[in-house]
Amino acid sequence: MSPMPGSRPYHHGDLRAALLAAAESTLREKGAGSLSLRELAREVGVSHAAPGRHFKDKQALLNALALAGWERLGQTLETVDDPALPLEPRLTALARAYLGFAVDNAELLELMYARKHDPEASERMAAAVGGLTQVIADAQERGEIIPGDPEELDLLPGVALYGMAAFISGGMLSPEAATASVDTLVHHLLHGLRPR
Amino acid sequence: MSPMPGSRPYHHGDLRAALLAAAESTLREKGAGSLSLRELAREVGVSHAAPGRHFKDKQALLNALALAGWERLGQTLETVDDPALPLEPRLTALARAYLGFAVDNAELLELMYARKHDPEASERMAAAVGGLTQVIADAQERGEIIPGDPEELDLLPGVALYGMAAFISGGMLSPEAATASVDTLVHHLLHGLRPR
DNA sequence: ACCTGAACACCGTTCAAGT
DNA sequence: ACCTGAACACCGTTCAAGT
Repeated sequence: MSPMPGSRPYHHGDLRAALLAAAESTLREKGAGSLSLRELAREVGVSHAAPGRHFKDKQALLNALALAGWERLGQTLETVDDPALPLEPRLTALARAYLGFAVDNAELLELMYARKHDPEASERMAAAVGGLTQVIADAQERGEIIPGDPEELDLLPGVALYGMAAFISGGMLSPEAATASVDTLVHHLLHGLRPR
Repeated sequence: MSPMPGSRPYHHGDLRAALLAAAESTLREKGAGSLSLRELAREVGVSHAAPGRHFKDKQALLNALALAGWERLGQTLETVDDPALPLEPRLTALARAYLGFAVDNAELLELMYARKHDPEASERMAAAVGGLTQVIADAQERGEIIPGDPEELDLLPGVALYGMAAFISGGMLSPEAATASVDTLVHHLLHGLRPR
């Protein structure tokens, strides 16, 4: 299906995928700010109007990128999660995986969170966050977590992990400092900052 | 040194301030995405090149906006902080004030965090965050917080508050839900999610 | 000193026309 | 079906010229 090397076929073949791949590498190298449809088209070797055939507009391409990101993150977390583990090691493993993703895909993660108004992306986001919800629910059932409204209990881990990922994306926290602090953070989350 | 208001009787008297004011209201009404220097100039009734006299480029205007935001937030937190209070009420009051700011200035706060690479804004940010550091340090001295590296102890409250503000800006958390949950969040922060 | 108007090099998006 | 090229309405930034 791929054309002869050096030839420039009129039809690209898989322009959509090529655009997404180019977009993700630009995102990683130069940040979301310097993502332009026209430049993407140039990189891929196609006219500036061609992307319009596959993405309604720039937003749609961004949404597709975010969607794929949520899918990848969700799968990663699912793979890592071990429901048989006690609460603290289970949550620590998930937190490590999440922050690992944040370190490796800082710009993408930022974009993923920014696409929260896209219904499809929101769904994947909810699914990823839902994993956390499940961990809390399981732990509560086992008496490893205080009783109370699950939504209220999910909030702290949710915002803490989100915040930490954002600190990484934003350069307020180095990847090294982040990975060095995850375990302690999870511990504080569960045990509190007050003396017991 | 910025010029005294009124000392320059031309058009708006102080184009710089007028541009910043227009920018902040556009930010509030239409979001950061639709902030254009040319439109700002139009709103203020000046040529599209005029803003260039007061801001080196668009980034500089954004930085100035963020800087003012950090200043306002810092002052608010300083006003609210009462070092005489025990840890939990003290931290709760600060958290409420911070989230109140996040609710009232969602787009601005997003921009404030995005400007973290501007040295001046970073300084104001550090100052605002430093308030939190002080609270933890004071509490540790009084034995209200477990011993340990202050940086490690600051991290959880820092990322949690940041994350919550981001949830508000991003619409993942309604202002009502946020204000209803602050106190509980702070409580969980201090007491942990595990049964004691 | 402060501002304008024109100019330049970009954008995203649309659409008739080509393949 | 897929892509091109031209066109349109925007940008940010610069700079000679005006007042």
